[in-house]
Amino acid sequence: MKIELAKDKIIITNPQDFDLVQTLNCGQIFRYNIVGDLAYVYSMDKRAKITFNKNKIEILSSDIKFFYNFFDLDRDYSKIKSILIKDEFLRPAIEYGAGIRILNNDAYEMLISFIISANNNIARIKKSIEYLCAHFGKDMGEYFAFPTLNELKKASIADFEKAGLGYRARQMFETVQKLSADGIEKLKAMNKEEQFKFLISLKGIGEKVANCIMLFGLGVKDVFPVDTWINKVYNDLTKRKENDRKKISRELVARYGNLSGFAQQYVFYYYRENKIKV
DNA sequence: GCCCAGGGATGCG
DNA sequence: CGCATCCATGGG
Repeated sequence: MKIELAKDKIIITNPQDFDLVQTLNCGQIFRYNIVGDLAYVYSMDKRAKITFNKNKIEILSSDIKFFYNFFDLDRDYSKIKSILIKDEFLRPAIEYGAGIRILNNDAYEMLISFIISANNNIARIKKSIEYLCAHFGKDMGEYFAFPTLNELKKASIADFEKAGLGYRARQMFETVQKLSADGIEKLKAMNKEEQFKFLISLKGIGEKVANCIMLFGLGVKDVFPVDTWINKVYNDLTKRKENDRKKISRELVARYGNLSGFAQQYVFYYYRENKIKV
């Protein structure tokens, strides 16, 4: 895999550690679209236009440095996979999703997005987020930006209900009103334990959602979000009937350490994509 | 028409 | 702490 960074584009040739479709479809991002060999990817008010095929990925953006970091291009995924693949439970998942990368997305956007994700399905999560962008985000001409915190503070509970948030509308309203831009900046500077405590103190954020925000928005890799899929797979593979997700998460972090977040994405993508009931 | 979704809040012991 | 119950809504 070769990465060339120019002023307004990134060219990646022989991308054996980067499959764009896998990276976008593995459930870590809700704002993107793929049409044939062309994709658009969004983060806050930024957009990248990406053309791709088996041998080459070309990323275009007016903020190319942002997307270089966004796609985690400084990290050696071959090394990560070579370590994790020794684990028999992970091998098939890694072989299947070998091109997954963990994105470095915006912390605030992840916070809002994953509140919506709770007990919800991905298709509807995307719709709700699109609604919020279209109604409260800045019109960028060809697309709408993710609403800033101050923009989202103008939304009422009824607005969030119209966005399809259901019973999460009330939680979202309360959290948005409570949050401040300064609070988000402080969150970024906290250590792992402080971040977790702060996040779960907010309405609509429990252990799993907090872990997702930390993994996808705060660069914390030693977390293992346990959702219904991971819970199912865990029980199938270990032949147990454990439904204490907190306990499962603790056990998996102890097992995979700083590679937990990567392991989690490979497993989630593989089993969800194939709807495997082992 | 039914089951489920990248769970969380609340109340109870 | 652990556990049970409730929760809006629409995707498949």
